[in-house]
Amino acid sequence: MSLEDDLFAQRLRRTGEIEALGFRAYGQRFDASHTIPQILAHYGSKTAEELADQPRVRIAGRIQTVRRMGKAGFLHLTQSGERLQVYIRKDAVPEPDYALYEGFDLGDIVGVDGYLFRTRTGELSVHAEKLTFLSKILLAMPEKWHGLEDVEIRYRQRYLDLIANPESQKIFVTRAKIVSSLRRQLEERGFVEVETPMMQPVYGGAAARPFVTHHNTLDLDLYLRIAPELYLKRLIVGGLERVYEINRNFRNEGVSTQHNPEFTMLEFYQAYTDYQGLMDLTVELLKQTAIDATGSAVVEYQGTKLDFGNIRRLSMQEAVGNPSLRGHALVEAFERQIEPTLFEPTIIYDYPVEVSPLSKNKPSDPAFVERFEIYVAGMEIGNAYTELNDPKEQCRRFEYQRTLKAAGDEEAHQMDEDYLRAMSYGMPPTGGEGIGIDRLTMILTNSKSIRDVILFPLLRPEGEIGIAERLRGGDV
RNA sequence: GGGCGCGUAGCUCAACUGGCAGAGCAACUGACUCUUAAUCAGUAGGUUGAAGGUUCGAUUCCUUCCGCGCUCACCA
Repeated sequence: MSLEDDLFAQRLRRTGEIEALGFRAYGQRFDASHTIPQILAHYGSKTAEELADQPRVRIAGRIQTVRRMGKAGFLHLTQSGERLQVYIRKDAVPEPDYALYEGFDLGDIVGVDGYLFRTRTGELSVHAEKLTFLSKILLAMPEKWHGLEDVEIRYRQRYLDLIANPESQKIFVTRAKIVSSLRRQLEERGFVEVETPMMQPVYGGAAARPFVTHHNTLDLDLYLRIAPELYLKRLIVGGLERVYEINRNFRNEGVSTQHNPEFTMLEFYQAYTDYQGLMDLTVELLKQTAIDATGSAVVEYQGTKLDFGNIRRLSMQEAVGNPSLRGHALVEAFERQIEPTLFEPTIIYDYPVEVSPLSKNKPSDPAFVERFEIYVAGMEIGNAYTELNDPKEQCRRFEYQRTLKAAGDEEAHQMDEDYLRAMSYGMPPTGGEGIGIDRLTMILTNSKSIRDVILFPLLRPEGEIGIAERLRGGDV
């Protein structure tokens, strides 16, 4: 029997001991008076004298450390990455409560009733008067000092990462702030949040290979969307003049530190504007999002300061420094020579029409389209353009994509007649933009890999885990 | 998909050129009523990712496979 099995069996037995003491190994509702962060916020700066009236508290959390000293002891409870010490004396709690405490394992979830005081060394602590058992841990916690380093376990068992590494919790809290900041800013400007199909009979709006699935009753192959773009623009035709969606896209392509097969995109469309209007909006959105997420428009990423309050704007030809380059050659030169060097937040505008099947031509030079992308830390984090709203031109673009597809380009855009029909009812001049939420979160949380900002990134499934057998073993 | 690298106790890591697989934390037993990486004394814990090969002898060298990371290609 391995040590882990041994430990597991031992703790399964301990659930019986907990119940023999009159507690529940898996407890019930527990109404705390405060969360641990609340206690630290309200009482963290109070002196021992100010706590002389012994403020009563009722708290719950996971046991992070235990220090036993015969007939008394200390433990730390954690909640939301913050911790509070509890002091337990044999003569200050009921007898069964002390026996319960003696059997605590690191990682158990417990409740404590008591009063606040400061220890001799000055640490704010709860003097326990009553304990409640809430949930028994059966497996071993990661090491308390080094935390959990193994990236594979961190991604596969994210809950362990969140328990052991408070920085990881912070990343996902920041991610939530980024999303809510963008929602708030868009709603302040009159944008309406919508949801469009994830399963689409025709995929479009980006150049990528899709995932395919099947609906049984309709006997219909469907694609998981690679982008919501064409549906959002149908809504613009319908008169929802400012719409946005924050949701998942699925692309059946490589996995890397910057790519996950499912990823989150903000797309928004605004009627009667163009890409210049979107550039101004983008600059405002990104600056405010950086402030809301990190407290500052200047963000440090991998040792370099990035100023979201000062976003450069360069045309692609200016960036490459060669006004004679056009078409695919220009894009290749840009992607090879310039893109990796764009560390400071930068807007690159005016793309060749060949790589932009849904963007509107520049009136002054139809070989280019009114399109820009946002680059930060060498990564593309956004893509925007004045939407092509001429159905005849759109039809020609689809035909061109069809020839690319026939020539073997798997990612060429599909012909979408339903979309052409919608556009034929008249689409107002419109600007549209997509921002990659995962990559933006990487930048604003100083994360090197996209897997660090996605709670459950895609990994190959692991083999047999064997926990069911061990849990059955506890019944014998 | 290609290249490079990694996989040792539950966790964090050692093990020189191929020569007895180790430490800290966690666990178990005992002592301890203000500790905080508690301390002190003791105990237990290993199919070295898997399978095969070379060798007197393999964690170490070779082959295949599995998983993960980095990177190139593709892509956002």
